[in-house]
Amino acid sequence: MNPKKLFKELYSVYGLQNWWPVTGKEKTIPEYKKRTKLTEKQKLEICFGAILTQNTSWKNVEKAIIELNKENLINAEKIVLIKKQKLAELIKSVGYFNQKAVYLKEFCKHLEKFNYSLNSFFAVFDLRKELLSVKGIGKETADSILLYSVQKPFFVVDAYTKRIMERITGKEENDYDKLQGFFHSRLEHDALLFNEFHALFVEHAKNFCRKKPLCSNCFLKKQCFHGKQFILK
DNA sequence: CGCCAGGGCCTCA
DNA sequence: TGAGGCCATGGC
Repeated sequence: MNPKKLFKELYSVYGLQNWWPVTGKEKTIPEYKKRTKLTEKQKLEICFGAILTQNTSWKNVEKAIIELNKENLINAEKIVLIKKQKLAELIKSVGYFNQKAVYLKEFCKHLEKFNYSLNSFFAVFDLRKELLSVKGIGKETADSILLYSVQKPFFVVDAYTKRIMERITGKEENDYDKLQGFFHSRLEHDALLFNEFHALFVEHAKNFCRKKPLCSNCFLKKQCFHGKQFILK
């Protein structure tokens, strides 16, 4: 299995995914390699989104982010000060709102040490380790922040990635670090590549590689261990 | 009605 | 270190 080839096939079918951020998004971006610089506010919004989307559909997260933006709460200092109850109400649409209100506050409180400057926080030596020390940030959320907000090449492994890879290779691998290592060792460490790749996995999982997969119509079935059995002979 | 979504924490072996 | 319970809304 060649990951680069897989990327090209997915990209040729689904095209640019243009994930993140929600606010102030560019309307037309011709290629995945030409993405504009993010503002500090957009970077913070991405961090919030990474936390809010834990086990939650993105549609519900967008609603919450728009609500927060209306109140000018894409702002770490303000999140620290707002009442937990009030914050939970604003993000109600994401589900798990009591937990996630705490998680957002924990993250923003961590930024206090950096005078609420996301850019200085992002400059710490072992940022991944520090992100993981924040309550509410696990490996996937940390890597999402590192990839989409910090824009450093950390491959994000989610449930979709595991499922698609399990079906393609025919081997189950639940270890996050091993799965991430697979991509890190076989792809150039390019944040924009990892960015689009992860988004394309999500898109493919929604279109074909669902829990109940639609193998017979899937364009990857010839090279997929699980999909091969659905090729008509 | 059931199932699932761009997971993580806590507890208990 | 791994399995299981818990968190909870909204779309289909």
